[in-house]
Amino acid sequence: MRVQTTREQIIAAADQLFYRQGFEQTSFADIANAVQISRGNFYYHFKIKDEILDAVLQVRLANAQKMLEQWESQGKTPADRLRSFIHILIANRAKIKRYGCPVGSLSTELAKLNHAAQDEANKLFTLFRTWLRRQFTLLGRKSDADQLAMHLLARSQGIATLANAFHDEKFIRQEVRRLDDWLKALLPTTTRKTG
Amino acid sequence: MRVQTTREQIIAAADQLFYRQGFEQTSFADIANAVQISRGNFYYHFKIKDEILDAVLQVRLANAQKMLEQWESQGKTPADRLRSFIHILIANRAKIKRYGCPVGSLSTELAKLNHAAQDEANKLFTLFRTWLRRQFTLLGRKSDADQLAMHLLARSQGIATLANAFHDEKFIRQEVRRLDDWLKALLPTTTRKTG
DNA sequence: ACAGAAATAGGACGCGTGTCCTATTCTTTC
DNA sequence: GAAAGAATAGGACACGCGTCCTATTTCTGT
Repeated sequence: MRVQTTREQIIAAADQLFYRQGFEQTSFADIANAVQISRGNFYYHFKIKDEILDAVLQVRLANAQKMLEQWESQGKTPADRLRSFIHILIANRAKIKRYGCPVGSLSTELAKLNHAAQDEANKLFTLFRTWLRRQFTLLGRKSDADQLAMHLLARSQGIATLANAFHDEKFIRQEVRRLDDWLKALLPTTTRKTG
Repeated sequence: MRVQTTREQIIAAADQLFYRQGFEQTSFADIANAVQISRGNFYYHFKIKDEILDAVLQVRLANAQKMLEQWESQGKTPADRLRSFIHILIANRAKIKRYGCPVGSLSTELAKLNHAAQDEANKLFTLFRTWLRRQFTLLGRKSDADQLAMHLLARSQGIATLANAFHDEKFIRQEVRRLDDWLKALLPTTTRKTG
């Protein structure tokens, strides 16, 4: 069984804390305490705070990439894959209700801080955007694939923000149903017989 | 001509700074500096930071209320009024691109801080939600008026978040067009002749 | 004009922060 | 098993923060 290195533990703890408390609100002491190491040891691994943020972003990017690849290989049709995306809202509904969207809330925070890592954080959005665009293109929506991708991203963001504000999981289900319907209406109506 | 009191100046400056930098990231010194007063004077008006946050929230609530009442009296039909709501995205597009939605980004931040004023901040959402619900009810959508109100709120939030992340004003216009279409499709098709 | 209140200025304090440093312990390598 | 380097501990530092205090100036009512 693979043992996590201290560095990996730090990144994992920071990942969690950044999500739950935000980046600025999370101190070195918080992270060190979560991993049960001294601040001195922490400093050995990460000299400045931006380094740990960057490391967290790289991990998140890698994980998102992995997830997208999995959806890509598992979903038989682009519609199936788009449904995979839509339904992470359901899968993560409890966390979203409590902490919002990990991508969106960090992006919002870094924008307000005018932080140098803004662009890096937004690569997460771009990753999803590109992947969604490809799915819509495969659906035959060549001309407006990017618009549809952005639309779906925005819908997801809004759902997360409001579910968080109102502490309402039911709203997530409600809106996912709407997204499912929206996607269904978008699918090309095959004139060919299916039977 | 009405002269702003120091207290009002402080609140106005704090309002701006909270929007641009976030609440936590804005210090007493920042606000005092913006109004060109000493920290001691600031303290005379607001003892603790939560007080200034609360004052800003009250002002924002009052302003929002005023705006909604204006839309209510100016818009002839509920559809007109809903369009007024949708088109603030256009009117505020430059600020949204730079700083996101003032309601949503504060709500997101306070949620992460687990701040006591969370509920007060969310009253802004509720204000809009209630108003939108009434408009949809007047449109004849009695049973799903609240769902539609929440849906429209969420769409707006998502648009603001992504426009901010991607620094893209054009996306706002794109999505507003979609919202206009969505609203049009929602309107009851009158069987009565109009001519 | 003057007393009392309101408003303003500016410094003091304690705390938590990111950062940095040095000493000690553990692990690897020959 | 000793030397070398990696890893860990824990304290020191300067800074900015929210908060608080006291002195001074300005305003107000009679």
